[in-house]
Amino acid sequence: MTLKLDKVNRGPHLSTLVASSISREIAQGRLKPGDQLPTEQALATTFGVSRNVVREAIARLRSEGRIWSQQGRGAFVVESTNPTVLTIDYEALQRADSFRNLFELRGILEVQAAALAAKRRSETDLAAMGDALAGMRAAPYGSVAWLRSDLEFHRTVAEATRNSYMGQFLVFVSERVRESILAAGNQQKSDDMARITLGEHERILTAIRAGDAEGAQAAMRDHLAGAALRVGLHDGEAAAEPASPAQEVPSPVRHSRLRKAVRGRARG
Amino acid sequence: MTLKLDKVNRGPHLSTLVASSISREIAQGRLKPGDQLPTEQALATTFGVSRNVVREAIARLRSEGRIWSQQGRGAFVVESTNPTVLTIDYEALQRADSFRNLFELRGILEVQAAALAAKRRSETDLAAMGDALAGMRAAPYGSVAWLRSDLEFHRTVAEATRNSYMGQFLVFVSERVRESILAAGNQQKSDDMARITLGEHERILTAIRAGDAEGAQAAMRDHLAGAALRVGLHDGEAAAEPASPAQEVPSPVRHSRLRKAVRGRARG
DNA sequence: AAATCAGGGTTGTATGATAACACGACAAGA
DNA sequence: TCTTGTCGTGTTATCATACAACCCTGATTT
Repeated sequence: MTLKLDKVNRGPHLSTLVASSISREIAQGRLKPGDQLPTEQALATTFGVSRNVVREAIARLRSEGRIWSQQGRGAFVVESTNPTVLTIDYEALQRADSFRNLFELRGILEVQAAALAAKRRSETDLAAMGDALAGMRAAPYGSVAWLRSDLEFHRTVAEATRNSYMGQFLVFVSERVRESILAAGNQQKSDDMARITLGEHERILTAIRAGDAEGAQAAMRDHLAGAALRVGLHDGEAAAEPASPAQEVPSPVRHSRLRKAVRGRARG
Repeated sequence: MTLKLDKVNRGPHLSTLVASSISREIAQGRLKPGDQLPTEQALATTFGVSRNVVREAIARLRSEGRIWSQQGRGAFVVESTNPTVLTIDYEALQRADSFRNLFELRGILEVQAAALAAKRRSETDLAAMGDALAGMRAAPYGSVAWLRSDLEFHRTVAEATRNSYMGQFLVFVSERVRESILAAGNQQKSDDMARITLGEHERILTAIRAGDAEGAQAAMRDHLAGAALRVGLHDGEAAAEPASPAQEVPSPVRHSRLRKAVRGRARG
């Protein structure tokens, strides 16, 4: 009975085809950066579709940053070929130093986000944070529900900054960090930890509620330091304080042989 | 009359606004994965735009992988797939508030990067920063060479943090900010500015060379505040202080009548 | 020479219509 | 009862046309 019947693979929309065609023209150099595209009407007739379809295709390319258009003038191929996406190599994260770096970056963002949140949070933000904390209290430490509430708390803080990019970046980084932690899968759980972690979160919320930016920063910093320990990262300083007095690394690229330094990351 | 200088307020297309709105609904959980979106007609009337605009918006969201649509059925929020790439919507950046947010994020990263760099920089880092500054001194303010040296300086600072992700993110964000500034193309240039900007950079380098984290932070903060002004962003606070007291937007779809809000865009 | 204005060309938006498709309801046939 | 065919409704996909806003250019006027 289980006929394969794979997905009604309906052909892509016309606008997609048109977008691909134009994209190909650009990729193959027939349309160079700075060049002006034919008019929408011209494209419509050459492709044999309506101007509407062409517009959807162009809207797409525009959102991808490949072309740029101005009313009354036309559409142009954008100059810079700078990457418009940022990716984090999953494998690289398995390396201890990479993980530590990402954790540090996350810390910076979280700490500053906490400060901003303390200044800009609304009542609904506070309520949402409270809810998230309640969720953590109700769930057993380390459970799925607990993790979700934890994540939710941090997400809410990010949202309270009223800066969408802050939220976007923070969620992105946090997700990568969390994945990596789960993949390593070495967490010891205890009731003490639940209590401690919860306490850290409560301090954060208290400071944010009070509008105390410095306090929120400090509380978040402490929280992350604690989290670092719980994850097996020594030196809570990852989030803030630097440590070594700038050891010299004279030559530029010198990361050879990192590999073995990694093997025993995680663990304790 | 001259005084073009109206913010970075380049008018985004209606489709961009609509796409952002829907995007926000999804991000904030009011539209959950698997949910069906309202019909195009319904969206058109609630947003107060034509169905065409809605379609362009949906086409974008579809190309971004956020929603999925099928003829005869409707459009649906795609099942949550952990994004493995981070993208910045090029068009959304044309909106002044988005730009300001990204600028703020950049500020946070730069300031913290300066602090880390002060603690971790090597001699070669310092030399590279010095070279970049020399390049700025040699080139006329605002020229291509000047901009390249400027970028190079900041890149070097990021590198001195010894945190590759910091560099990656910072470069990514800075590039977007820079592109947006160039696109707006409203900068006044003067010799004073060259001197001032150069001075700001020199202060940063001095502090980093001295290993003074707080000083580097402060210098970088000043620099960014100055840059914000030069770009037409009032309130250097973009890098630190908050602004509005978080207005509420409680109910889900309530964007009726975007129309008039848009009418008098651009121009002044 | 400079400012103003008119016109054409182009993108942005609105509107209505048609075709293709999904889905449920309902009735006819087994 | 179960299957099948048909139909009507709702939705997306596409088309076609019209108008508004805008840029650019060139002629006209000052």
